[in-house]
Amino acid sequence: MCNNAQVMNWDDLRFFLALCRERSASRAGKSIGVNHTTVARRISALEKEIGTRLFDRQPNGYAMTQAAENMYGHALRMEEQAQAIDREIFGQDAELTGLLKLTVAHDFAERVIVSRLPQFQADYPCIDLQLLTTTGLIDLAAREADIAVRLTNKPPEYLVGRKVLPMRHGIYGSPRYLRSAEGPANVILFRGGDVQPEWVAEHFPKAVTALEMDDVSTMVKAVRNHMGLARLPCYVGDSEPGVQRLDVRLTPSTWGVWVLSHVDLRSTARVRVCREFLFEALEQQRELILGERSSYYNGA
Amino acid sequence: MCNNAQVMNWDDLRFFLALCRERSASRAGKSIGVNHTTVARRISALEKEIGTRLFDRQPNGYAMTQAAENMYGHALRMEEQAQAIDREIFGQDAELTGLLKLTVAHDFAERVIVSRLPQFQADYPCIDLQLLTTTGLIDLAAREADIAVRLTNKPPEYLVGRKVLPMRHGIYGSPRYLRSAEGPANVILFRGGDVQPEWVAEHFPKAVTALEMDDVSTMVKAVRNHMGLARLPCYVGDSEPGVQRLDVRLTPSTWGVWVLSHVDLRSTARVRVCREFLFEALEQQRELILGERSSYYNGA
DNA sequence: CATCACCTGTGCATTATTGCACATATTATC
DNA sequence: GATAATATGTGCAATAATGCACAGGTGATG
Repeated sequence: MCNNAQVMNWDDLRFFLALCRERSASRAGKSIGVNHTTVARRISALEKEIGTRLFDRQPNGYAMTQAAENMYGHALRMEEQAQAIDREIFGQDAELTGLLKLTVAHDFAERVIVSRLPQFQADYPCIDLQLLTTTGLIDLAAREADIAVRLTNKPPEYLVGRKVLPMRHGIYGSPRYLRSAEGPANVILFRGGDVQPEWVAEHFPKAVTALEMDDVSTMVKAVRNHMGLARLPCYVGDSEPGVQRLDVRLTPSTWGVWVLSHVDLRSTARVRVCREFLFEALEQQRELILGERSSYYNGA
Repeated sequence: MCNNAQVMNWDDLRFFLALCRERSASRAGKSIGVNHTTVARRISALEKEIGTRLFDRQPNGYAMTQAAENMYGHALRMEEQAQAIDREIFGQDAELTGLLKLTVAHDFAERVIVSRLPQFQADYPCIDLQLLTTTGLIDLAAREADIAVRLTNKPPEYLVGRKVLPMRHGIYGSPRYLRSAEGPANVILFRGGDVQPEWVAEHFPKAVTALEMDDVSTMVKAVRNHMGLARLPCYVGDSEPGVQRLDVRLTPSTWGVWVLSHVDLRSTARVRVCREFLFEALEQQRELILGERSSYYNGA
């Protein structure tokens, strides 16, 4: 059978998707790792081939036409299949060589994980480990990363893994702040909390909010700079010089430290050894994570 | 967000599919319209990029590996989406220009349709009509053809269209055979019928099977060459010189002449005008198709 | 208003891809 | 056994695709 049906270049659809998402040839090019002029040319070629304009060119980017809108869902489903193929291939890989991508929240990476990586490298010299600590979303289905260390109370259902350790928090302040404090306490809160957090209501009912922040690494810096008290993960507070913990009881967090990967990659040798390595590394940091070696403020 | 996930060239998957189907680079190349060396190179490139062998090379072709088997379904689903995009684009085309592919069984094309096409060309000079009369399967979902004239009793559910006329059959023989016939009749049957057809049982119970064939065009040639009687569509028997019809009653066929196209193409201007043209062309040939101008054998 | 950051698009040199001609091997046919 | 048909694969020239440098435009900021 001879199939002479008209065919477009399927790879142009990859460019099409990137442009739909980014709405600019420049950003799309960065997204998929090509020059922006290549994006523009591939889209023009696609438009010419199918005889339909897909984007309106504007000074600040590209706007999808209705034809592009109609195509988008189909292209997206092609991508899903391409990603499934990727995972299929990678998932059967029994080699302890090649690229492996690990994503960890940056503050956890800095304080808990990075010090363990030289050991992983020594154990598996042929694995090219890439550590991704961006604060943005990482898509494991798209294999932007192969393993994630996540601090969460509920991991996504499409990932498999386990909770290695629970997270523990403490109230931390600088010794100088704690010595000089009089009157209502200054508290440093996580941004987005409209209501007063439980720990404030229970232990510091008269507190004044000094600062709201959205990142624990910057919060601990503010604590260290005598701005007030903050509820922090123990791995943060106990690894920061110039900060001490208060001996107050807190309701334990439901959050935990999870090691996760995509179910399709469970047979990949690299993923397996890295996962096991992480289990052990986290266990070795158990006391830090659980706050069992906190330095408590004792009034001096 | 920067997406640095590993990417393969999606278009290579088109080559992959062709090779899975054809099992030879030569045939796959013909199938998708490229040189066989291009197929081989693209597959080698894909294998290199994903680090997995997909095919075993053999003297008479390529054999899929397990990895290729695992990929096949995903690639097939990508193709379905690409085809849907194709129909999406084509389906919105309001122009009376460009390519239009019409598929008709070859004997019906020769006897009923071809004589009408000059008129279509005069009416729509900018439409590039391609007539496909291959006896193989034509996939309208893949836009191997845009319109089909089909002789059937039950068209596929994914196509839309209408039955323009019923099919009518007659019993035909050559005048010479009919004049000289003595004793049991020789009958020429359609291949595959284990049991005696109804028309034979009813009108020629003592008949001898002279020949079994699988194509009405060759059957009518055998009839013309005095080999016996055959039940033929009227448009075949009545358009063949040297053949006459017997005046015997037959159970009317449930088959009909259908004009069909894919539902996605209902808005395409070219498809619409061609469909309407076919309705009219078939109506103009009504007497031929319904056997209303048969030349009956009268004993002379 | 000037500057900067970001955008799209053009031209050119470099790199990658493709078709063609050819070689070799295998199988089927006479 | 000779021939024809079909297969995979290599080398080379022609063609296509790509990145880079540059140009011009727009909007935000100081």
